[in-house]
Amino acid sequence: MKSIPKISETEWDLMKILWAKSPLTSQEIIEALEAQDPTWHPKTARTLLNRLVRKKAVSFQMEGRIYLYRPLVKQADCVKAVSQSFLERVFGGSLKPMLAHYVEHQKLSAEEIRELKRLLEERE
Amino acid sequence: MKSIPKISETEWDLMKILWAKSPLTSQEIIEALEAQDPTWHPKTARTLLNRLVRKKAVSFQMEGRIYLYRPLVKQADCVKAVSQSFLERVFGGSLKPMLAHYVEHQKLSAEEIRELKRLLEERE
DNA sequence: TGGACAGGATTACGCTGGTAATCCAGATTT
DNA sequence: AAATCTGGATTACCAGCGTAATCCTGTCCA
Repeated sequence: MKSIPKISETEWDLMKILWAKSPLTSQEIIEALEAQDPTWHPKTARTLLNRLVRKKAVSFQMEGRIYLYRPLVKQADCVKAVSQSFLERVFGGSLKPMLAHYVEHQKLSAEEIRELKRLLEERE
Repeated sequence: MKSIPKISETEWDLMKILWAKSPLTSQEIIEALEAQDPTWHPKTARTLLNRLVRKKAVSFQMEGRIYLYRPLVKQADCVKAVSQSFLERVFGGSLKPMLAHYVEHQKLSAEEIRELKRLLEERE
């Protein structure tokens, strides 16, 4: 399993766009970013795209004079990596305190709690 | 609520020591770190301690010629901050996919699953 | 008493990240 | 054709991080 490159916080925003739909042109990516946060600067987005390409998280292919970008790493793999390190660092690696924390601090509806329980039941 | 300073990954190691027990001398902190990972270099630990002091995550008080360090920020607050941003960034802010991910990827014993369910029941 | 040592302060240094601006070449507009 | 625009490439810049080494000063041992 090729080790997944480290995606920074801001780069995640970009990756999420590409994971949701790809390939996309830089223009489309930029629009998507601006849609969710108008303060995104196009130049910044391009820089990040480049960096993601350099760290092999994203590939591109020329389509005429413009590029089409697509993710090279799978979202599931990235999620797995950061989830693991997060759980480790913040909750000493054990799920129970983590779940305890979230159910305590996220205000959850009874319905949501039931859903979560159902989720666990499936695993039982 | 004073905004909590941003604690870096490595700094978390230090903070966890102090959260577990404080006040501690730098010597004690260094020993604790080396205990859990012998590659910790004392100088590095001191640097990090200083940085934590500078960013007001840790305070110290002179005890004779040495310092006693103690956390200035509460673990609960730090945990809350990073948990929030993690959930947001990686799972779009919703608990269910997150829990789904973890129960899928952490191999959990039936007992653990029961515990987690119990946890949810308490909240119901 | 002079040198070694301990503990804290200061300095170092290369890498990543956030945030852009500038440069350049082909496409488009006037 | 000259000027402009567009999209990508290159360059910029500073803060923070990981990782220490060096410096300074007071203390303790030989």
